Amino acid sequence: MKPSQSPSEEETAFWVALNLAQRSIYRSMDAVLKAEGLPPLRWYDILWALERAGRCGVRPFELERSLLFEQSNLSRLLRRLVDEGLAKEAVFKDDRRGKVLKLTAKGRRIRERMWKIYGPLIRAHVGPLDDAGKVTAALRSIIVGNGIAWQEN
Amino acid sequence: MKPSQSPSEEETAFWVALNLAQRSIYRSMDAVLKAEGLPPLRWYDILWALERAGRCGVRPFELERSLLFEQSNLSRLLRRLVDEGLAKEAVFKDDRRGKVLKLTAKGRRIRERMWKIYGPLIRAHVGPLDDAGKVTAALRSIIVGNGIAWQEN
DNA sequence: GAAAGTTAGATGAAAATGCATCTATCCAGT
DNA sequence: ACTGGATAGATGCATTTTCATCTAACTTTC
Repeated sequence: MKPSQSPSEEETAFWVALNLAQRSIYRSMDAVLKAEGLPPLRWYDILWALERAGRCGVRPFELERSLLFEQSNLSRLLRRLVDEGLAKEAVFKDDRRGKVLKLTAKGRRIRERMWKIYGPLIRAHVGPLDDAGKVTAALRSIIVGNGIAWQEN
Repeated sequence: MKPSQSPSEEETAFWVALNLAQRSIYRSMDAVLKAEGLPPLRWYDILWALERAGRCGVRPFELERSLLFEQSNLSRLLRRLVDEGLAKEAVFKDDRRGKVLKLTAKGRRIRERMWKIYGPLIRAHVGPLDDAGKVTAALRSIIVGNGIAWQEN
């Protein structure tokens, strides 16, 4: 374990910027969705993951890891999704502790409606980037370095 | 108002990465601070802002804007800081609705102790960036575009 | 200078989040 | 097959965050 070192001005500035940018964009997006009567942004991540998984479905613990949910938080969130008919769950045959979640038709419709709003918001907030590719690569290296799965697609 | 457009793959990837990176780093830093018996990361932002402001102090609504706090949340947070003796507050003479906050000696000590942990964590998580400057510039453009004040220093 | 509108900040109630713990299963070593 | 440990997920409880609203002070307009 090498000795702890202080960050450079540049590194600190980056970290501060990362936080401010994320927070401000996230909040304003979430506000727009709410104003449209749609579910909060965090639901979108789940719905989209379910949609990509298709008919095989997804295990909660996978979502927990790839989307960085708190386990207890995710557990309740998933129940709400099921209660509202956006997802359905089934016992996972190979491991009876677990379950599998799949998107319902309603869930798909809601996700699409969300994307109609969410997509353009991403473009609006992030679009002005001159070199998104390079920046993303930098962020991705952080993410991978933290052991988070990265969807190349 | 020009028509809403969908984001490119690249823009979306950037936004996803921004979220994951921020969340994962933030959580792990916060966990370390807690393990050391220190206040949560969000307090640091306030303490540091107070320290930079020096003896003139800071108005809560300024913190609200520059650090992106929810007003009601900040209000309670500040009371806790005062209760724990990390900050002291005074009525703001020129506008008797408002108040001014200043750091106490204890507050300064705590901030320093936090920085001993926090600084190296920034370095550890962010340090590996090859080109932090470029990335920061990109993020800063977003932040400024969202109307948030940016501390050049 | 009175009325109408704004802004700073506080606060009750609701919602979200996090923490600790629990149960049920699964897996590994013996 | 049995025991000890790990893992998936749920849930009670505490804390944090948000939402809506309130009060008091300031500002603007007429």
